[in-house]
Amino acid sequence: MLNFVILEDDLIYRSLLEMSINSQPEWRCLLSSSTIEEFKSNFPPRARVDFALLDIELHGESGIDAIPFLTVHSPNSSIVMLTSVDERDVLMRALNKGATGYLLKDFPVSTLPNIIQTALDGGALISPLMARHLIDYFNPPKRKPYEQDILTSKEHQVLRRLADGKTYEEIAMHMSISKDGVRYHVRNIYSKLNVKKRSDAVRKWQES
Amino acid sequence: MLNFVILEDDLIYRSLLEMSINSQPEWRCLLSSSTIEEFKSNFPPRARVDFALLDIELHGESGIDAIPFLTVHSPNSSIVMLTSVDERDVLMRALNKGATGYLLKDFPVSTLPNIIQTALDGGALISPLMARHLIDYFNPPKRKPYEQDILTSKEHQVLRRLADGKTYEEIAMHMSISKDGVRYHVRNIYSKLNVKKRSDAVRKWQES
DNA sequence: TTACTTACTACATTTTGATGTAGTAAATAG
DNA sequence: CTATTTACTACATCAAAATGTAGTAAGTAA
Repeated sequence: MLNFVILEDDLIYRSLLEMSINSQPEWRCLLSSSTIEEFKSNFPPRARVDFALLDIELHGESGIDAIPFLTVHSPNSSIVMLTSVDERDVLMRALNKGATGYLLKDFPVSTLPNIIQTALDGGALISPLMARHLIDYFNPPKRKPYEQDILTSKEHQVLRRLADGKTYEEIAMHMSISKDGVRYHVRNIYSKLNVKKRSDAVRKWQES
Repeated sequence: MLNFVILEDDLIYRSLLEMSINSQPEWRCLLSSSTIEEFKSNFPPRARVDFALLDIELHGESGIDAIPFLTVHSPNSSIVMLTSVDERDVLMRALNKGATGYLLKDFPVSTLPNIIQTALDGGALISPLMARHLIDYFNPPKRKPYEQDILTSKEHQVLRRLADGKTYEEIAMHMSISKDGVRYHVRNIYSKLNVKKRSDAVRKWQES
């Protein structure tokens, strides 16, 4: 017997999932909820949950935030994000929180049982597109001439400290230049990266 | 037209691969070798290679050592390890050298074209068992129980948008509350997380 | 009922961040 | 040698963030 729980706010998609699971002889769905609140309060107390299917794009919240609860209340279940979000950051955040699978909703729901079988055979539940993000992570950075070498050494120093959340004054002290010198570099960094604020610059830098 | 090159010392398996590739209308195998030496010297000089299929267990050498040659002579080709080695270290070493795929020889060779199609669609060529190694790499070794539940649901919503670099006003609009309402939440978040600014809060959250 | 907490709104102040303009010494290019 | 570019300093302005204090309506607890 395999036990499933579902967190998904699209009621139509949710019932498709339920139907697909319940169509299998030894599988059943113990719980399906639309919000994290509901999910937590209705979670079957001492049940052995094998698979948790969590949507990421809930209304106003993210299924990723349900992972800690699951790892506490059902430490041995497979936590599978089931989403249409194709963003490396989101994938990474989910994995770092403890997700053990990440499926894009680009497959016919009727094939879910076959996909789940992969996990039962010891494999990971991950869409090829997402697996590519993981591989990219390990691949040596390819020389992107522009954007990699576009910033000067000092601009890099500043950007690194910006990413670290330092104030201009702190950066100025560390670099032994004036606060206006830092401003000067920040301006150049922003214009080179085509952004308008710190957070965007940091993101661009982290992505490169 | 898709061009393939093969490095594989098992002659039977190699011819199976060739047959499978050549069975496709627009695919062809430009080269297949048994040793790295042979592979390098017979490599088609200025051909566009789409896929390189490299065996790892060559006698006396490893297909991984052919990767640097490929990244120089054919920078845009997909480098797919095709092996029976199920070891995380070997997988990691291949990826760090630039491999873009890692397939265990546990599938019928006749399905190779279908698998390759995955890459053409933007996905990674990786066996589920290997993908699990990657996910294990990112999964936290252990979970700190509850730390998540310190913050309320709305505080989470705010924090996620803070992490996203949104301004208070943008957050307020999205959440249909006033700018001061956002301030209120931000204050509570900072005090709960024991931080004094956005960047620190974001970091704490990402680490949890 | 009363007291207390929760989830805000409202306003004020200070600090930090973003952007513009101007000026300067030193190095470099023509 | 002169002109320009580079790497800043200096000042000014406005927006956004951080922090403090006060007040309120709705719900809860005693």
